[in-house]
Amino acid sequence: MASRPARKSVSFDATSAGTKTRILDAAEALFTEHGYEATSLRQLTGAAGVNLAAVNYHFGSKEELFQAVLTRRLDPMNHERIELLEALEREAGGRPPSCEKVLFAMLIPALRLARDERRGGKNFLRVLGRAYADPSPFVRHFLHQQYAEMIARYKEAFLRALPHLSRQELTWRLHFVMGALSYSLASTDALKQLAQVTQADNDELILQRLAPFLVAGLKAPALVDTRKLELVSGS
Amino acid sequence: MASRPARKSVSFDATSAGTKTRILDAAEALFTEHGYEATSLRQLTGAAGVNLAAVNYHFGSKEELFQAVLTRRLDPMNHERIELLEALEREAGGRPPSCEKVLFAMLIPALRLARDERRGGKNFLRVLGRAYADPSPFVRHFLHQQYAEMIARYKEAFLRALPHLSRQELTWRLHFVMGALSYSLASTDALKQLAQVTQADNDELILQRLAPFLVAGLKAPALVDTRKLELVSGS
DNA sequence: TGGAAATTCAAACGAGCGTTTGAATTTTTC
DNA sequence: GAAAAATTCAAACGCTCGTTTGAATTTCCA
Repeated sequence: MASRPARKSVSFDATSAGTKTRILDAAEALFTEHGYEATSLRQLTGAAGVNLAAVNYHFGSKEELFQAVLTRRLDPMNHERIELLEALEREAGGRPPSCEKVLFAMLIPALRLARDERRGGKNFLRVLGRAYADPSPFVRHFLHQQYAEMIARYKEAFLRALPHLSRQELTWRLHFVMGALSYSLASTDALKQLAQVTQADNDELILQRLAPFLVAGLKAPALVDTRKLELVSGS
Repeated sequence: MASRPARKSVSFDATSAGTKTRILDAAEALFTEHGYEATSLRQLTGAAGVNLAAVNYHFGSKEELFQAVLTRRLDPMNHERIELLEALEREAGGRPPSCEKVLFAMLIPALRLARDERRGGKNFLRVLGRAYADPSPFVRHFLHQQYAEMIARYKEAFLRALPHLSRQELTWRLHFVMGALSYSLASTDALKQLAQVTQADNDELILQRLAPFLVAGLKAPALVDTRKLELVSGS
């Protein structure tokens, strides 16, 4: 029996890369369809056409496979987001780029990912959207790690573009932005059905509809009067 | 051995209600913390202080328990939403109520639920937020059933309040609204960490911050120019 | 081309799962 | 207060899970 290759020194030669990629692709599809917990390694390896033990050999465990599924797409996407933002800031000289432009820089890499079927397309975004709501500590820690830098950079950019918002207020609004985005992209067919969305709408159209909604929300004045809430609730 | 009581004719006498309620409370808490799939009936009945077989005796199966957990809170909340909307429309006579008022009527029952610890409080809203993203067919079908009427009524109300939006456009915006709402309320520490939100923020504050964001988004003009997207992405 | 390393494979392991069983117990009902 | 119904209980069933094993096979490289 051979020892498992050391964690980070695995060379991507043809065979192992073939097997690893087939596993990653099958995992992406099945995690989308059934969720992480509900997908067994037996279905997964069956769908990938590889031996059951291949997952543990190549990835170590099911958890590490899940992280690998996320990393493969998230890492390039968030790097692209940061690069776009930097390009925007270079272009603008010392002036802060507009809220719209910053938001678009954030959305476009997600859109590109959704468009590119060779990079996983819509499947992956649904896995990601689901992962946001996952309570497992390892998922939460992993996502935090993956997103921390990107979010921090964008928060600074938005703060400059929206000087009327406090840092705390903006933190919340970014929270809402990520919520609407992930929910839209992750939404299952059932929810689209619930919303009576026609199948003709693709992800590109979703983002084109999402953008004006989010821009308007980001630019909105800071706080609503509490008494308005009470007025209605008192009926 | 006794037969299981008929599904709908179960009388809520003191003992069975006590056991059923303890199971529901424990399920609500554990589904929040670990998710549906990752919560075993053995932890659940252990936490509730009841026998393992009690879940199957009182609810039939784990799936039916999950539905019961959701129904206990969702049913009153969505009825309250519909009643608030009807009160609003009666008040306004033939005139359509404003977008703000309709949105508040939708948010307030959720806020009340979050406030009322005796009705489950924040725990339940997190279960719900997670359920939105659940891929299981039975969860999706159940939620569709629970929400269909409420969503349909609000869609008509928003259509009248926002005449510049097509039905399809509004469908999407309601989708975004539900996304931002459920995501905010369901968010586990991961995203709160991500957004560096202080723990002092409670759910009431979330909704007060969410409302102006959503109102602005709902009122926004319809579609962004596609070329704007291309302009930035071409960098 | 031959030996070492990497990979694949069938099989099994132990554990935990949701559910069922039938007897013991409690509660209800007359 | 006894018969009946409802509920609780400990135990077990059958199954699937993620993981491990060690031999068989393939790939790599000197």
